[in-house]
Amino acid sequence: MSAINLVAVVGPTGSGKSELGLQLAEKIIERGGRAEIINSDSMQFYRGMNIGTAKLSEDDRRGIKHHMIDVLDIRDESTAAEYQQQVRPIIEELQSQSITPILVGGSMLYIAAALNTFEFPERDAELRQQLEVELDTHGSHAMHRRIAALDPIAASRIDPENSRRVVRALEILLLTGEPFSAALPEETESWQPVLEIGLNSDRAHLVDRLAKRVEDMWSRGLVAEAESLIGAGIRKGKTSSRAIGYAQALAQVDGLISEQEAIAQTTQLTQRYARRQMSWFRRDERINWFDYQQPNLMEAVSQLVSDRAPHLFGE
RNA sequence: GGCUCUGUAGCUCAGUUGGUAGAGCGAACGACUGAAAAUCGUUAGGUCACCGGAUCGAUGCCGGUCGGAGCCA
Repeated sequence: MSAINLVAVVGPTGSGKSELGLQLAEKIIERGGRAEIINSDSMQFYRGMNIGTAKLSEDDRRGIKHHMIDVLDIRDESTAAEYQQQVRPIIEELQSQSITPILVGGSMLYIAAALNTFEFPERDAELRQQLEVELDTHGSHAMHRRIAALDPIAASRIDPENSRRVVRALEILLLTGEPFSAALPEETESWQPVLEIGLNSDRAHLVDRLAKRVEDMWSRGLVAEAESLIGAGIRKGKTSSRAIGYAQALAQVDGLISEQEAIAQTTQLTQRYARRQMSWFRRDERINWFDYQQPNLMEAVSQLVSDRAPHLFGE
């Protein structure tokens, strides 16, 4: 087995991934190595979205270089497939310079796209458009029957109600002429050996922490930030417009909901998001889990690195 | 003080012409391969405010108690 030269820090939102990533990078540097951070948070790609995405400011990065932050205009669409195309060259470039890349973020599919060996089947805007129309006129169940005729296995794995997945599966079937199910490997394979570090704690504690975090975002001016992004087109951004917190802040600006309601809704969505993140990450057996509350967290993580990838510490 | 309305799942509410109840949201869990901070699925929650009466049988009918809302005084 080849040596691990790639680290990823994952976990639900608000679990302290950014800070741990920094500490880990600092530790590697302290031991005479080099390390840089690569963002895997789909909303931190956007320039101008800072408070609501808990993006580290330049100062907060403590001199550690961060990649894939502020790389998109707020109107740009972001996709996991594009991310995969962009991140891998960065990872390989850093590795070629003996710099350890540390992926930090909680966007599940983006991390999977970077870390796992799968390729996204192609896509076609025109066909997609047609399928969206078909969805409106005939509904997802009829489309699901089309999938069943072409690829029974894929059909059995996709819920007929899940129109998002139905449309995409049909798009792939029509475009590639191959079963969608064939593209899905039985087991996830690592693209490269990777040391995955997961951060989480007991649910009740995280719930509490996230509620405070949302309050904090409001007191630090999320509403003003969101309002300032209107001119830049945040309402039109396919991806950015659905960022948790921003949609609610804008509704508050528009007078549709009160500040109290905006905060309550954002908190709820954040909690739900954290839950979905965990249900995704729990499946990844590579992840080494740590409780973010444990007092000697960095020591424990360092121990893991020493055990599994000692060369990163010059050991 | 009088009159009217009202009390059903954590929340907002349906409902049963009397045979012990549902939805949406929330919650827990799960799925997930080009919008993933998306999309979808499963499950668990109720002495139907409390006490009494009539009835084979009450959440539903009758009486009372307590709580809430409105109107009048």
